[in-house]
Amino acid sequence: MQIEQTPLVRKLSSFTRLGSNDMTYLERLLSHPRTVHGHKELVREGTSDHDCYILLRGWACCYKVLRDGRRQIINFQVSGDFLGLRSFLLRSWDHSIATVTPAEISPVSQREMLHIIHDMPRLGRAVLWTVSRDEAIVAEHLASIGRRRALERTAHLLIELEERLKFVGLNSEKGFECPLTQDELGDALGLSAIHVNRVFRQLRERGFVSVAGRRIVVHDLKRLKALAAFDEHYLDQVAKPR
Amino acid sequence: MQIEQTPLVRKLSSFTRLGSNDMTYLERLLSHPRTVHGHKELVREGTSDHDCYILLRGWACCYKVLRDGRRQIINFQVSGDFLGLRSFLLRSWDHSIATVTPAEISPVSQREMLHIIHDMPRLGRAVLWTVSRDEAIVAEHLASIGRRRALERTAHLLIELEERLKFVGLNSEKGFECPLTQDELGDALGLSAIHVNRVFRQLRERGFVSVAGRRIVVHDLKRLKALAAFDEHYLDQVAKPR
DNA sequence: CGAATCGTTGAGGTCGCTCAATCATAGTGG
DNA sequence: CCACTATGATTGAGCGACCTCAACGATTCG
Repeated sequence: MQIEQTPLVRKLSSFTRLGSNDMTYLERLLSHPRTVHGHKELVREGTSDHDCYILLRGWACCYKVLRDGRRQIINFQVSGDFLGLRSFLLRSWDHSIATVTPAEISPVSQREMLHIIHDMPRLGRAVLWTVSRDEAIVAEHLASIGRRRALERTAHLLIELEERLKFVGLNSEKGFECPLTQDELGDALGLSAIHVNRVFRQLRERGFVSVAGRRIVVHDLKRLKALAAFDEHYLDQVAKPR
Repeated sequence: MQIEQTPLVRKLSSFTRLGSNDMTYLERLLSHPRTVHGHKELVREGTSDHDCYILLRGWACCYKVLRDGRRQIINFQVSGDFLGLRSFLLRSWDHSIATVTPAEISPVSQREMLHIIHDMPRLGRAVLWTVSRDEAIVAEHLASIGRRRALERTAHLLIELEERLKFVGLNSEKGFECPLTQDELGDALGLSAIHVNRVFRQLRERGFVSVAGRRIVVHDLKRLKALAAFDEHYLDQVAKPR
């Protein structure tokens, strides 16, 4: 794939026009990706190695596990997203990271990351922007879990994923490939998997979505957005770089 | 107050030893604080001016308001914390910010912030560290709201606030001054104010804390931490700079 | 003293949980 | 090819955590 067409560069370019030196740098950075299986833990909370990753292909998630085993997924990552960037300066990981599907990842050391931020103005700023954006997404999840009920909350997450995938060119007309199990959705939504199932039934019966294997088909995005009171501005994804 | 004794510098110095140029810079940056009333909105979600602030004294919070008026507080800020740093590169604010108590704040423009990050290695890195730390706190809140029940969740927040205040030298033995109403606590915890009240009653009746006006007295921090399964490592606050 | 704000308590309802069972699908080894 | 197993989806029954509504008490402040 041309570097310009990769999800990461599409995303970063929406924020700022990258220079050719940025492109060259990224091309090198992404040139030797590692392939990993699905459901492989990449980072364990509490450890203190300090690489982060760029996810080139596949899905991942970051999460916390409470002492009694309850799990909360903080966020999902898709192609073009960073893994672990949020806490790359902490002395030890505050969360774990795992793949959801088989994936390709490129490690980025803390040193490299600091180099990018300090010495590559455009790319560095774009990277910091993605940090801000990821944070905005987490904050929205917090609002969702704290203040929305299961139905709107679930709808909200589905729309978010659809929009994020669209942003990097990975959804098709009306819906997207979603590899998440109801268990994983539950852990992200603060619900039991069983209740996720019931919510999905409602969304199905009321004609909002249908599910065919891994594929989630959204029948009427506008109506679904109304149901979830979805306001996309937190994703900060607009067509053109400023 | 000597600049070395300000909460901000105490906090940053725990991460890295700041140079005298950093100190001078901060001294200038903090030299003309603005005084604002309590419950004053500083930033409204959706707007796009781009200053952030350093909170010198008082409490603040950042929050989101859903269309129907439900509110979710994302995090509280105390002396030495940044306001709005998390999303200073987004095109429009993804959340609102307001004071909780009367406060002193020093504005920091986006330009200044980028200058610090790009051109002042130690201070810049320390600032990025606080971003990571703030994010870790938000992630912990997410886990709390998603996966802990009201009692442990409330206890967890109280301990967090106590620890954060201790970190910047603002708590006294056994407890801290807490200006939050039960309404505000509810909005932070994803609970109704009424339920916060009932939870506090339980914490009182079971001998964990007592409340005297604005003051929250923690009787047995160790027992309270056990109740909340509190693991402080997410706060990344240790005594010495590395 | 009246108004406003905040805290407290009760009654009753509901959203989402747990437990348990069943079904569907895919992979695996004999 | 076919039991066998593992994983995930689905559904029902019953329960409990937390909510809403309503009322009242305490404190502060103009």
